[in-house]
Amino acid sequence: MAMKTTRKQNYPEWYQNVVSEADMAENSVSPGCMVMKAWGYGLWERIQRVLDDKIKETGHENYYFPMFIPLSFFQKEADHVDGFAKEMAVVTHSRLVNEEGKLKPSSPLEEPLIVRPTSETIIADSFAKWVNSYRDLPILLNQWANVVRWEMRPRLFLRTREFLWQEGHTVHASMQEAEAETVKMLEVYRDFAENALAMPVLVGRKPEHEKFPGAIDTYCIEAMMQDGKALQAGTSHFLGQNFAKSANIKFVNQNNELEYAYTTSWGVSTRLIGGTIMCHADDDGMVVPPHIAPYQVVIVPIIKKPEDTEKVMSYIENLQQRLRAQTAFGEKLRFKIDTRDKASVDKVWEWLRKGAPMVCEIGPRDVDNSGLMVKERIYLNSPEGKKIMPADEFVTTVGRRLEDLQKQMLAKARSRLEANIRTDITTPEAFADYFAHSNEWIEDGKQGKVAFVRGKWCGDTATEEILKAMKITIRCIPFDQSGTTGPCLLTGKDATLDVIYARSY
RNA sequence: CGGAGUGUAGCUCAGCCUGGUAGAGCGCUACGUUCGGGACGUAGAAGUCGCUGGUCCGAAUCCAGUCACUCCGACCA
Repeated sequence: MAMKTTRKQNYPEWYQNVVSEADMAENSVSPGCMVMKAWGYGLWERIQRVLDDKIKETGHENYYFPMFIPLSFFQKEADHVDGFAKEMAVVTHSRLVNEEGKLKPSSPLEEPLIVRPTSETIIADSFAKWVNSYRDLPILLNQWANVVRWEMRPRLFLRTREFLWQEGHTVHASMQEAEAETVKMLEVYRDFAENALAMPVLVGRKPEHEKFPGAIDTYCIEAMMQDGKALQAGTSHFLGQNFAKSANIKFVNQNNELEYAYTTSWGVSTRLIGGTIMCHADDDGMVVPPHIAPYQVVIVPIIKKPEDTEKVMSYIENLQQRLRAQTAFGEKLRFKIDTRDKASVDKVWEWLRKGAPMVCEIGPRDVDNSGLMVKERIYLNSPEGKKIMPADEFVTTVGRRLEDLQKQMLAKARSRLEANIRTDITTPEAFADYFAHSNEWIEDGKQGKVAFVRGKWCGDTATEEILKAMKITIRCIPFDQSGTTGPCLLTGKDATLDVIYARSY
């Protein structure tokens, strides 16, 4: 066990340990913000690369909008959208003056600027300018950006004041087309979470009280963490004509009539990294899915005597040439040779704690045998996790092996998800009993811990209070509905909607 | 924004009650032995004890004020 705290002992503390031991990020001196370090930011770069390709494949183009949004833009929306979040960074001054050695804000702005918490309003304003005719539609854009929400209880990757994300914004001529777009992008997220992050998710619609304010419908992907809590990993909103009306996005349709357009928005953030950690990491540290690993293979030279240096390094150099030609997941293999002046055992364990999918050790013995030793992260504690093999075999199989390891990670996470959705709870009493316990680590292969319940919900607004008191949320209304009728798990009234109940991050 | 707690070496912390030369472990540096499942020995560098003021011959330690951070709640597009 490399972690000071195991998942079983204290799950939240274990999470913090993984982030710091894997050297992914640390708290910044700037409160509530984080410094993403090479290994953590490298994951984000991989997420960006893979997802950006998919966003472009589906016809979107990247734009960039300002980080500062005039207060009046939020005013427009606040007039008709209730429950608007108030935690925002507000820029009120434009310079600093030195008053007796103390710097003080000066020159108040005529209109305060809000540091974007999300960009619907400012993008809608541009849409209004750009859209005149049905021939201008649709506009399909995306932006990679930082956003700020003044969170009071930050946690690395899961909730920080500043975070990085991607926000797609589209505008369409018809409701059907906008709705289709919303669902299409949700599917892109589902596919990405499962295939790139090896994180299986449930897809569905948010209940009324969990919707994005201003949306007609909010759809989401929900993942299950190893403590049975849910993590909203991505959202996609059908905004109807709400934003079009407040920003005045109108166009002339094919019948020569003036009409409000239909908009959507959808996003995922650096929170996905927190999800990946809580989905895959173990008591030895991080476990990175090979598809998004900044380095899929790390080679650590084992040199005991200085006179072996040249022998080992030229062997590795030769291997490097051959690895450069290899591919995994349809991309060039990403590998690193760790030549730092440190004890090789320490280097090996450092990379295993970081979750590099494969770590190769190469010493004089391997040179003599034309071989190498490879350790696979997900099998760290089993005998088959350490293999001595011919270098030829390694080079020719590494790509396929990484793809295979990725599949195994997904399969493991999927079986945990499926085994921990209770569907046999049908009364409010049984439901209350189930959630009477707090969440804890779902040990691999075990069942019966607190996680998700799939059951009936009557939809009454009064149920919001019951959920709040129980600290439980409705994660989503899954797309696949049974259509049966039964007692609501909160009120006991007749209900037909199937929903997913869980505690959440 | 409520409730509690903590600020001492890069990190984790002891010392404070009962005032008297600034401590430990880890990390770091050098040398040697090591190196393939997480090393060891020897030597060394490193701190305005959060900040300001007060009491005192003397303050990390006592008193007052102040700032910051952490945890638990509330909040969370």
